[in-house]
Amino acid sequence: MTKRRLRSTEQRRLIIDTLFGSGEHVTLDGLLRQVRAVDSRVGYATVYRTMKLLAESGIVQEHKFGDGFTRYELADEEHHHDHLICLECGKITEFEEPLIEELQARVAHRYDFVVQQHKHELYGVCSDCQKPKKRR
Amino acid sequence: MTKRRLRSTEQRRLIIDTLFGSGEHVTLDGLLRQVRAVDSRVGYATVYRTMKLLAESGIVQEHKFGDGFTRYELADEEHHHDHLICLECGKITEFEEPLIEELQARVAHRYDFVVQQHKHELYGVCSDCQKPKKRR
DNA sequence: TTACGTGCAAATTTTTTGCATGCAC
DNA sequence: GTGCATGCAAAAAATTTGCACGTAA
Repeated sequence: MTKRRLRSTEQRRLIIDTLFGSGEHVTLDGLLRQVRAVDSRVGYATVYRTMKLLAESGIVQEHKFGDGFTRYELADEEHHHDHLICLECGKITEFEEPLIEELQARVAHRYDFVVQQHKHELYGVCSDCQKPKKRR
Repeated sequence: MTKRRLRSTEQRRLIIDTLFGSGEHVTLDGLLRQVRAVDSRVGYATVYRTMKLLAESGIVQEHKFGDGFTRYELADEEHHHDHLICLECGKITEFEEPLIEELQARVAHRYDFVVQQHKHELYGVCSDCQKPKKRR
């Protein structure tokens, strides 16, 4: 049960700052690219390990939307949101629906299940990609 | 636009039969193991490609529950269900909740989004894993 | 016979890890 | 000074693919 002490390092600060500034739902590669724009000597593994730590701490959320990349976004304790993922253009839209959360809680209770986190994702075609028949 | 014709082969029949008989949410490895119990000469790639085809045809659903393996289950047009995933023992429980589907449809409509499929997963601790403090 | 399907192994792709060195505390 | 953090490159792990041979139709 050794308590590991985490250190504040230049890289970690940079990574976190970048995460705040970056668009949401960044991939590791995307994040690394942005981080390297500031300090080109940061390694992939550092970003990888930092995100892992942050995910474990609950500061960021990991998402696997099925395109083969793990994506990260800052967790928001206040407003939990879920996602609409456009299969055409890849755009990710967030939505909040308290009633769904409520029903979800009831489902969990029905199964005597303690929910720690959840994922609710709708995959389909966003409004932008519906009108134009030609695209891509 | 060449239409590719699919063939019924011994391997495919075996794989599909096995899928029907197997517990739900099998991994490729698990499926392959079961298939090989019947015919040990079936290759990984065959199962892989067959599942891919079936997924594209909408006959099976692919799931990535985050344990690093893609899992498959037969799609059920009638009753769409979602999942409770126990982070302790890995057990996967299914649930149906029409009201959530209904609300979900409203959310999609609100964003003018055409849903093709969705994923609603609750991660946490199942009833079996709650009582006993000692486990694993 | 004519493609499509199969098996094997190699190639890709993404995620993880070992280790020598660097740096925070 | 001590031990966590970093970078690099190598290792793992899972998924895809190329190719020669097999086989359904």
